[in-house]
Order: sequence, then structure tokens, then C-alpha cells
Amino acid sequence: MDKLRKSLLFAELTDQSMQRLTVDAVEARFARGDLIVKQGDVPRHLHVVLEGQVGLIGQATDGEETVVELFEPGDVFIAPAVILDMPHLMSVRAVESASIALIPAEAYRTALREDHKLALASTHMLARHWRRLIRQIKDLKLKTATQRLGSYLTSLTPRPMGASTVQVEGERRVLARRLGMTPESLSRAFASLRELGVTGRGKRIEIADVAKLRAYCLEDNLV
Amino acid sequence: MDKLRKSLLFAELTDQSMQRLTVDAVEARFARGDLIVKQGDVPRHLHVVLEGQVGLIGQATDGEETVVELFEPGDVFIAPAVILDMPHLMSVRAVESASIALIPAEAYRTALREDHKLALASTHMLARHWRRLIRQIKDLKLKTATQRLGSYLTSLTPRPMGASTVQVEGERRVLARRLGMTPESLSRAFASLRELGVTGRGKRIEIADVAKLRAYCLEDNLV
DNA sequence: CGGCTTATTGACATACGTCAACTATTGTGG
DNA sequence: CCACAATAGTTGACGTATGTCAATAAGCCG
Repeated sequence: MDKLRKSLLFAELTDQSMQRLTVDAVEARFARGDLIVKQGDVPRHLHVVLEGQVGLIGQATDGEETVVELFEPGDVFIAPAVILDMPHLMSVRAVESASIALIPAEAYRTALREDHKLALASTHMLARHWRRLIRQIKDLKLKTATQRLGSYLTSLTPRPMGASTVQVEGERRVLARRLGMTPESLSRAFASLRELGVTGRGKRIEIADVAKLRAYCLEDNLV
Repeated sequence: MDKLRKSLLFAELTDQSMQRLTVDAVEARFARGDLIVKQGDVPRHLHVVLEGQVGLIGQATDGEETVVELFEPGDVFIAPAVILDMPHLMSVRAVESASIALIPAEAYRTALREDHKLALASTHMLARHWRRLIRQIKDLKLKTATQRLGSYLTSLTPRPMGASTVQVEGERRVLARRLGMTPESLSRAFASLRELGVTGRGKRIEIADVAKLRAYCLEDNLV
């Protein structure tokens, strides 16, 4: 269970704290499409992704679904509901086969109260998550669908300019919903970006001029 | 300066901690429209609203602006940037004349590191803020403009059903941008809601049947 | 290779934004 | 306290981005 150490949240904890936190923790496997957390339920565990990818899913009362965030190994998800002991605002679904560490909610809350290092690490984690959401809200409110796709593509390359090739992992539908559009609109957004030098099909996408794409997508340079 | 005690973040601190945190704090007044925090700047202070209302503003590189959140007395804003010591992703503007407490950023970070109670209170604050943003993203991605307005109106009344009168404070433009639409669309959204029993002009709005409105707006019952 | 799922493309519908004109409200100086 | 200007909100006409539905093409896996 010391795979958990890879997560930033637990990296700095003492072995003793870690021990107490994980004594009743278990590892669970989920197949693609499995529901890991159901919106409305009261949290029983803090979840940490060990392998695979999971999606934070918002469900409307009419059955519509959207993807708000994608989490990868090392990421802790739905911590806020656990911290506040309030019903989940979101569901979580495995978008590919995944392995998740389940830490009992009360154990985490107790550890938060008793272990200052954990509380401090939690503020950092929450602050980073907050900024991810803020970025997404800005994108949704200020950019077109095509610009959101372009921004996403530029986020996949470390290069600030010049040419670059990026790997777009995962299903198109999931990416489309994450970016706030339908799969059809995503296809059209890819088509629109072609005239800005974004070529290639499938998972491998080539960007001819990253700086130009960033400018078109209204990308700011904030870290 | 013990107006700060009203904020949940500081309610439980020892006097000694509070003393150290506020020794170099100042209170600043801002007029309507003043920029309090500029997107891209490195945070110098943690901000707490003492009086008035401020808006968290996202700016695109083409000059477009949107309102992401509104903060009221007792609210702490832009804490994540202060915690992480990273550039602000957002600007903050006084939407009405406001008074703000400015706590030096380094003092807050030091206190976070040394005072467990403060770290714990900060996780709660961040968790609550996270849930506000999640709610907003779900609304933006899953609801129409009219439904978002309806949801906002139902959030103003404590009653889950029956008739209710609510006060819509602040300027229409600010509300429109907060809800992710233009002022014109907001006017039309009010007009559309009229046939669902939402009447009245100006600041006082009457809802004939809160439950019916909530159903139309796809409101879930999550706390 | 065949069948199933997923992605793309086309035709069309619609929600929302834009621009402009008009109306209501707020604030201010005489 | 009124008159008037300035600002804010509403309404109408219209354009455009994105969703919807249906058909086709591409990718994936036994």
C-alpha cells in the first residue's frame, strides 16, 4: 500500500501517520464504465488513484452527464466531500480499468485533525484543485469550443513555441464532455484547427506552431 | 481588526495566533469598480471581505471579462494563490464600495505552517469553495441560461416549495456574467421564467411555486 | 475477416450573442 | 424637489456557435 507515497498528499507524512491512515485502507479494482462514487451518497472513503484513469462526472436530474475532471495515478479525488462529511456533488466513473485506494473517511478526518503535516498537504492539494476548476470555468465562459480544444492540446506539450507532436489519450467522447461539448462538436473543432496547423488523426496530433495556437486560443501565460 | 473573527477561517484561532496574523494587517477601502487584485500578479496579501461585495473576475487575453464568484463580508478570497505562492489566475474587483482586510501573504503561509487549527480551518474553507465551483461547472455544462437563472433564484429562498419572494441584489450585468450569459440574455431568461410563475420587476421577484421552478431548473437536492 | 463500437460528416434546429433602438432608473445640480 | 443627464435594463432583428439526428466511415477486438 505504499504506492500511496507517490501521491503528493502523503509524501511528507511520518511512517506512523501513514500507518494509522492506511491500516483499514483497501485497494479496489474497477472495470471501464464502473461507477466508483455516486452523486448524493455520503462519502465513506477518501479515494486515491493507483492505476488507470477515472472521471469526475456531473449528472443532471434529467439524466444528462458531463465530465468535469479526469484523475490519474497519484491524484486524490472527492476530498472536499470527505473533509466536510457532506453528500457527493459528483459521481466518479472509471473511464478505463482502474485501481483505487480506499481510505476510510473517518480515518482521514481524524488524521486531518491530529496530523498537522497532513492538514498542510491537504490545503496545498485543495488549492491546486481549486485552480484547475477556475481555469475550466474561465475556459467555459470566455472561449469557444474550438479554443478550448486548442488550449487543451497546448497543455499537452511542454514547449511554449515551435512545432510539437502530442498524444491525445482516451476516448473522444470523454474528452468532448470534459471540454464542455458534444463528440460531434469536438470533431468539428479538430477540423477547424486544421487551418491553424493542427494536423494528424487519431491519438497522434501535430501542432505546427504552438505559440500561434496559444495566441488563437487566448491562452494566458499563468502557471 | 477583530471584525475578522466573524470569518469562519479565523473563528477558532487562539488570540495569540490571531495577533501574529494581524499584526501587519491593514484595512483598505475600495470604490465601486476598483481593481483589488490583478490577474497575473504574485499575491502579496490574503484578502478578507469586511464590508461590501467583490467579484472574482476572469479576463481573457482579448479583453473579455467574466464574473466567476461574488464574495461577501466574512469571505476569504484568492487563498489558493496565496497558499501556493503562485500568480493569481483571476482579478478581483469591487462591485460595490467595499472594505477589505489585507493580511500579508507570508504571515498567512507561516501561520499555516505553524498553526494546526488554521490549517484545518483552511481545508474546510477550500473544500467549501471547491464545491461552489463544482456546482457552477455543472450548471454551465448541463443547464440552459434560463435554468441557471432559475437555479440562482431558488438558491435565494430557504423554502423548498410553495410561494416565495426573493431579493435580487446587485447589478444585472454582474449577475448575468456570474451566470455565464450577457445582460440581454438575462433579461430574456427572466421573461421566459414568467410563464413558470416568476413575476415581479427590479429587485423583488416573486416565485409562485418553488418546487416547480426547481424541477424545471434540474435542481438536485444536494446540500 | 466480420461484427461492434466509436468517430466523422452532413443537414438542420436552436440557444445564445451582437448590435441597435428604446425605456426605465439612478444620480446630480440648479 | 424637480429637471435633466447619465447609466442601466429591456426588447427586437439578426447572425453564429453549438446541439441534435441520421448516415457513413473508421477503428477495435474476438
